[in-house]
Amino acid sequence: MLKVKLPDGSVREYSRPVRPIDVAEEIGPRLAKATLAAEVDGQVVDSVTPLPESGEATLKLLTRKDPEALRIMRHSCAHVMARAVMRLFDNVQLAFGPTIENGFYYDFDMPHKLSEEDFPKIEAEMAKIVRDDEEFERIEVPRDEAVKICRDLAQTLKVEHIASGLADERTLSFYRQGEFLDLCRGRHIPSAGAIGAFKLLSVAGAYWKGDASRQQLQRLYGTAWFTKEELDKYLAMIEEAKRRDHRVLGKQLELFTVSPLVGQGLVLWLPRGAIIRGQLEAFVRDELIKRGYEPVYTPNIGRVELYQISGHYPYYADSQFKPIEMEEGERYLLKPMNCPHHVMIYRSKPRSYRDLPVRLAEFGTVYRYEKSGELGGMTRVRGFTQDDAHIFCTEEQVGDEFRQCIAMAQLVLRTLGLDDYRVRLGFRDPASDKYVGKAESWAKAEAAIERVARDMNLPGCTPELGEAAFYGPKIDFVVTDCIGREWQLGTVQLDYNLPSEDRFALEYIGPDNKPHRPVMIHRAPLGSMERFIGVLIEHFAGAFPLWLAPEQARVLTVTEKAEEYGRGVEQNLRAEGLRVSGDYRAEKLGAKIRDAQLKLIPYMFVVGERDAAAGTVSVRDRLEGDLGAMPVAAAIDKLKAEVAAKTIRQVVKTTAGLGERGESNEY
RNA sequence: GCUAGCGUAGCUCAAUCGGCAGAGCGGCUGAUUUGUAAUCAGCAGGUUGUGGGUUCAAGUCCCUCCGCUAGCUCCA
Repeated sequence: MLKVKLPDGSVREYSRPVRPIDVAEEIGPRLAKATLAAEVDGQVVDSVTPLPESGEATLKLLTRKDPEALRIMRHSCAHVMARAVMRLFDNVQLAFGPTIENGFYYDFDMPHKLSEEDFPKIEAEMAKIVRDDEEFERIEVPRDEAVKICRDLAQTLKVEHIASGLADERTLSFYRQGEFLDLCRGRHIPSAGAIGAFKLLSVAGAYWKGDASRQQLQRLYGTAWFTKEELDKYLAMIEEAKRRDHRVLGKQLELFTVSPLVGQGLVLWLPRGAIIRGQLEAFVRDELIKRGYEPVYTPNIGRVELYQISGHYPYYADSQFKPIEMEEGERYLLKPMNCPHHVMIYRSKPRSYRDLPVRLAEFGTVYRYEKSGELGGMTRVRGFTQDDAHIFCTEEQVGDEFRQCIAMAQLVLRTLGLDDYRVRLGFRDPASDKYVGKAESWAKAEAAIERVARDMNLPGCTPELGEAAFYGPKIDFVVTDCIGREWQLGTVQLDYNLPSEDRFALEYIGPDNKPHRPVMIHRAPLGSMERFIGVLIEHFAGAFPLWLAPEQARVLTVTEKAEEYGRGVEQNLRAEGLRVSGDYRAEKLGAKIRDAQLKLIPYMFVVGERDAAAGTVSVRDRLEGDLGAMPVAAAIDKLKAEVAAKTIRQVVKTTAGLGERGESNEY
């Protein structure tokens, strides 16, 4: 006897073997038709997976209204795509085909080089498969037999995966759809007909099992939705997101440029972009002073020996610009990090426990030779400036200092309306040898970080192994760009290693008149100015809040008769510290307004003969439109108040969500 | 670095099968004097990313290099 509890609270009893689809059928044929999968006691299963024979089970039938059903359908669509590819091309080896945030992909190893030209015929074949509406049939077999099946199908990647990735599984499952049989954990929709609308998006290379030393596969990306309308809406959203890409807006709004002649990944800040950066730097600098940091300046190069001590060289040699070779074997490195220089400032004199914490801050420009394929826009570059600082403190001060660093990073993000971030705890991967320092130091540091994260209630941060810096664990603030990629912005890192005996052997004299070892904290609330502002451009879709806007206001004259008055107003505003320009062209007002609106200028000061006579300006708000005439002084006060408050009036929250935050690989 | 795609005026893009390199915006000049999202006219602007090849003829086809884009790998 089985008791089945449904979400509405009703209970059904069965004395015969029963599947979710049978329960649905009993409730109504329409529901049965709509049922794509089921959730039994919180576990997602196929609609035809038998329920337990006795006891109690809570059952939820999943239809296209449930997000989980959408993910399952997309995975089924990945199978349909793989089936189509195998029909169209010879010698196709299947690898992995999981769902991702808004779609799916499948990796293939095959002789034919896929390109976008192949998409229409693959899509046509997929449409045929969907139209045929064949069932997905689950088959479970012992692992020996699974190996045999994959061998018989000449699917060598699957054979390898059973031996390595699935070494612990006793039975393995396959899904069959017509002639297509694929090793797969599932789940799947009952039949292909439920796939409403799909589209192939791109093809790219991907290494088998993420290992760059192994063969490169061809990865086909697609998206699928239950209806054509949803698909179209999604595609429109991607288009919209591309329009606010910081590379597009950076060009349009003249914020930055990159010249191949200067070098790949080396950002040239144009005057308008430089204003934004300058304002942000001033904001951060003020905060640092309030928090007891001391500004320092250090050079852009340092001797290789310095980085040998720190461990950066030769460990990161292949992502550094090659050393500059001087006579007599002297070699200099463009600095890849600021910490060794700051360490040398700490070491420039004996330190007492009374001096600690020592907090050394610098907008330090560093250079890293990122591989060419990784560069892009402002988010991944070869030269960038960190809002860097290093804190040298006692063991006892670590907790407080670390907390304050996180609080400052949070303040900065909050001030900019960037509340859509996730916090990542980067711990070391014990299996890797890329870290320096003793296991005890690491354990101590990781425990300290975890404690702070818990105390501060940081949202959703579970430790991620392998995400640590080579010298210590860290907390990163991670945001998503307009096309769904994640970027690390702010970071706070705890370091027991650079101060250690093996590295820089830092000391301070304690109250006991004996030398002690300080602890180091590396921190940068913005991270890199380049990346941060790249993300910020997309966050505001180019429409910066007044305090950051390169051009805060523009004086627009109605006719040339008001030019003299207009120029006076412009001077007035400039004298009050506002960033202002004037449009005195012999254009109609409407045209001047349009130009200013398109340049995303927050305020327009319209002046005509009426204003000249009354000593007013007619203020036009970029968002609200015409606010009417007001005395010039009142307008200035209004803007100054908004600047002082750092008011955020408009941000963009959506991303196109092409990101990887989906399921783990279905096999 | 790897796989795929792309590179035409300052910007966005067009150019049929290999057959005289074009448009809009922007810029400059002139006319117009206009009160809340585009006034009209004229002019200038190009070694089609680079170097080579095929051809009577190359923006278009082939090769090299440079750069950009997506993804993979990496990211102190």
